[in-house]
Order: sequence, then structure tokens, then C-alpha cells
Amino acid sequence: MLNHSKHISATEIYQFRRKILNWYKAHGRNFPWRKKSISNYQKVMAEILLQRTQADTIAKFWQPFFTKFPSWKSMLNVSLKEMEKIIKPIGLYHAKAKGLLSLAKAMKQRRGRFPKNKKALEKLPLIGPYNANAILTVIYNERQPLLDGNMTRVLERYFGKKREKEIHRDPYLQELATRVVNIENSKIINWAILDFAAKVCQARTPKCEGCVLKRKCASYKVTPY
DNA sequence: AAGCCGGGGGC
DNA sequence: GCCCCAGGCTT
Repeated sequence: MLNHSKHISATEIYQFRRKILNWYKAHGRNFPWRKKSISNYQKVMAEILLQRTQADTIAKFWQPFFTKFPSWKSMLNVSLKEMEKIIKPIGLYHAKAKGLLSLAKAMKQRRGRFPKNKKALEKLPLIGPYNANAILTVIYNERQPLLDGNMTRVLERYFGKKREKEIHRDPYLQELATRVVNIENSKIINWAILDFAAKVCQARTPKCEGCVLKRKCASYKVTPY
């Protein structure tokens, strides 16, 4: 309907997806927040804790944090100072602590239920465009891209540069990412791309020689690192 | 649109 | 020492 990524064919998208998924079967990461058994509370909390923070850092933080805070309600009796002290090891602790207490209050008012559309989700504290998509995909099984700096880097290197500075205001990138993750189990391709970005297509030192995408990667042809 | 947050990990 | 990390909020 919009044609910003029309120059990229469905076949190219399919091949990219297939290679990433194959790579993921052998090399994908396993994290607590990817387990089916966890609560929606934990799924949302994971996305918030992960903001601008390495996944391995949150993996270590996971057990002690959720032992202390098993639910939204459990966060209501903690002072801001206490919460800041708890969040401190993962960084950005002023904003995250304040936001979490605020979100816990909002969730109490909402009786633990989340909105089911993007605009309403983004009105909640600490829930922005990325997180809203993550919630829709991981909890409600929708097909939204987890389009952060990492997925953006992979898509840009492989398919070509985005047009605008802001990820969430770039129609080409939005449309391309949406097409790429448009499969039945959308969260798997999303996780696969994030894992691929973290382990192979890294920001500073991408491991191009062993990369399964290098033959058709636009960046590899130009700068084979 | 730009600035800011932050401890920890990798190099 | 420097750069980067599953972004969002404030100005």
C-alpha cells in the first residue's frame, strides 16, 4: 500500500528470512524472558529492563529481581530510593526506577490488563514505539517488528540505508521491517534478527567472514570489513 | 530534532 | 580509555 520498499522483492525478503532462521536454529540465544511459562508481567518487565542494556546483563539480574518483585502489586510498597538502589546495577536507574513505580500504579488502576493497540500502549510509562510492538508481538501474537537500533543496523547493512534519522519516522525502514517479520510465528524471526545482530552483525566489529548473509549483503560488497 | 541517562561488558 | 547496549523522556 505504501511503496517505500517496493524495490525489494518478496523473494529477497524470503531468502533473507530463511537464512536468518536457519542460523537461529543453531546459534540462537536462550533467555528467561523467552520462556512460555512466564507471566505477562514478566514479559513486559523484560522489555523495559532491556532498554539500552545488554541482554546478558538482564539475564543475570533476572532471578533476584523477580524473586523480590513477582508482580506489579509487589512494586507498590517500595520507595523510589529503594527502587533506584535495586535498579542501579543495570544502569539508567533514575528513569527506570521512577518509571517502574509509575507503571505499577497505572497497572493497578488498569487491574493488570494491558491495552491492545499501539497508541494506547505508548501512553503508559516507559512504553514507547519499540516496547509497544514488543508487547503486541510477544503477548498478543501480532506481527510487529522489534525495530531497535540492532535490527535497524542489520536491515540497513543488508538491504540499504534508511532515509530518515528517526527509526520510527522512516517509512522505508518501517515497511521493510514489517514485511520481514510478517510470518505466522513473528516473534521467532524477531528474536532471530536480534540474536544475529548481537552475535554476528555487530555494530563495530561485524563477523562478516562467517556470515550466512554475506553473499547478498549490500555492505559486504562495499566494505568487506 | 537533539540531549540526556548509566553501570557494565568487550576490546 | 572508549564504545556500545532489546529506548524513552525531556527540552
